[in-house]
Amino acid sequence: MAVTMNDVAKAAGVSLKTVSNVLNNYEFIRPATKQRVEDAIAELGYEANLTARSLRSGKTSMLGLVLSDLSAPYYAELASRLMDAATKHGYRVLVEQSAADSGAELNALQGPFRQLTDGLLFTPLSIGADAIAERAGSKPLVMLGEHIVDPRFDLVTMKNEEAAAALTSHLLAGGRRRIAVIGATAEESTGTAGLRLNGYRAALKKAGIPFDPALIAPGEWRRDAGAAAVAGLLEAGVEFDAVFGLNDVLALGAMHELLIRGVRVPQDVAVAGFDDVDEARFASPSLTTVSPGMDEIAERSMALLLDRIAGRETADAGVHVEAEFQLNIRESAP
Amino acid sequence: MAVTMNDVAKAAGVSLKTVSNVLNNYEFIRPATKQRVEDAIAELGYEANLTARSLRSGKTSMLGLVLSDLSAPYYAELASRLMDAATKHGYRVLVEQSAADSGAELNALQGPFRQLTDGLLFTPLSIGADAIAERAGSKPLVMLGEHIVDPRFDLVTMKNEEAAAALTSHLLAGGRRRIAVIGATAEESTGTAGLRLNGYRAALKKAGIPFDPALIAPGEWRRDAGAAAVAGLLEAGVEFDAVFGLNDVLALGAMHELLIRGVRVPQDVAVAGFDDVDEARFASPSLTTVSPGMDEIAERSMALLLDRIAGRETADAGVHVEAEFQLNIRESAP
DNA sequence: CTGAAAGCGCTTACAG
DNA sequence: CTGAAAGCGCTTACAG
Repeated sequence: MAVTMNDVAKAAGVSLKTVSNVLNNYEFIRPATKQRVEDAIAELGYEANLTARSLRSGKTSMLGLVLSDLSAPYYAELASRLMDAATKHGYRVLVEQSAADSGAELNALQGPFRQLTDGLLFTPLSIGADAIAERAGSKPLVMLGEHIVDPRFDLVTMKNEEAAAALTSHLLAGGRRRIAVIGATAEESTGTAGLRLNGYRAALKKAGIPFDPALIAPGEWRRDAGAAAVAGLLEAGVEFDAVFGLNDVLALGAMHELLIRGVRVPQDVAVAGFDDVDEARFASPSLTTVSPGMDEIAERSMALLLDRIAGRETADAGVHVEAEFQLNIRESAP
Repeated sequence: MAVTMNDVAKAAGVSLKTVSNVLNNYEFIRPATKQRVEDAIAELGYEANLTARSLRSGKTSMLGLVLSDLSAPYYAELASRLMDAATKHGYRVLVEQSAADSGAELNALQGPFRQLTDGLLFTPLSIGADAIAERAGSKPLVMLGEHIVDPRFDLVTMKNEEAAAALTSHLLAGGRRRIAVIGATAEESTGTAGLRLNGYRAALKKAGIPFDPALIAPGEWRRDAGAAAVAGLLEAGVEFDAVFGLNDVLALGAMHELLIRGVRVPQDVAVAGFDDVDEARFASPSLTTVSPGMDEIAERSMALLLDRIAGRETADAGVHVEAEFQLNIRESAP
């Protein structure tokens, strides 16, 4: 059997409550008593039972993170930072992969996963604001990304439209006129893909260039889908002089397919992405992309969630934060 | 207040025990009783309190995964698969990033992290077998990787030496004679780096080519370090016609640096890696690498851990599993 | 400053 | 097949 608080109390010759006081840093405790308790703890090698503490206090010291797929570099990098941040504040993070499946997203919101955590960082991809509001419960919930922009929820996101517009303008300034977009359908205008596409359209409009739906190719946000989308455009005979992958892996997959087919990057076709994952910098050619402010996103979302949990943030309406972005011009689209 | 088992018992007109029996799929229960309890559960929207269950049963339904850094593609991909596998068996996985720090590794082994989990999948990088044995406690513990090969512990790993030898032989067969290795020191012979280096040396020996320590460049296993290591070799005037990055990101960083400096890959210098992360297939040129059998590793390690937890695996000595590898010959070293 | 007691919501022998 | 009771190891009013 493990050592319990009771054992410590006996060894130190005090009551249970006193041990608890010492453990919880209660102020008004006689130094000598405190010392005796600490000695007993050290001697017995006592470690608090977190489950018991959690049952009694209702706090778990765990935070939930819901995202579609941890093996996607953007999410992997984000999760890694969030975990480091959580550790600094005495929390652990429990990750749930939704695979962008609505059932999985709903489950993460109310099932055991929610119960096990004091608050949630949630990247919704399939379910809507009302479905979330219905099940949100009372525990703090901070949205990540831009599928749900709703005054009811806290939200930490990036400047998708502005950044996509800036990137598109950069491609236009480089003389590109037929910029293919990979990772969206021509009709999309909400969610991450939609917002980035809006930015693209806005930049075209500003430059007086008509929007051509033939240039927009859908695809899951993975490398193989990026490659397949470019292959599709090429085989359909669509002409283009640039490719904007709505995220980096899409752009990287597209670039690979172009190079394999003997299309020169950037001479024949410029390629740009979005995310600035580490891989972008080391691709050949290195990838021009948007750095969406991941550090700021990780930091702000964690701070906001912890503030909600601790009751330091009390705004009734959702707090909305937008991280600053930056354009990283590299070889693939100079 | 949340709905408790007591509420369900009252609503169904049965005792607590009966509700518990239904929840735990106890066999001998009258169908009518079972139905009544299930109706009450559905009507009240009852959800078991996992913390209470855990306090009483001593089981947490969580598994621990300790690795150095979740943002490294190999670990991100592995973690993603392990989580999916765990979910299938009703477990969640709690990840701890050790940053290869011995203090963090020791903490993961016995602190709160251990307490919160029913078993551990552990990639030790800094601490030794004795330190682990001392603190291992009684909960199941499966080692991942090859830092610790010890009869006391269960281990699931890959054929590092064989695979590295096969890859090196492939480079030699392609006419390469001065193969630089990145990610180890010339003296290493244990741990992942050491084993892969051993394989390299064995292949050289077999081909009658002397080992040249000048060709071995150390570096953290990251892209930037791979690039820096190659830059270092080049600037030191070391001649080489191939680079073996001891993992993919190292190789990819190295390849990027070569290309930037106008060295052609594979014409002037062939490049090969180890891991076969998704990125390898889509690099330009695509990366020749070892596929170490990640699917098998994820599957076998999860199965072994769950078998230990459930008591299905009872071997006193550690069970050792080695996944099969495969060579993926691509453009960077045809 | 410190003690004795209740209770968080389950599971599990122990009876019947 | 089902009930009444104890207890997992904490925290937290309530007294003093």
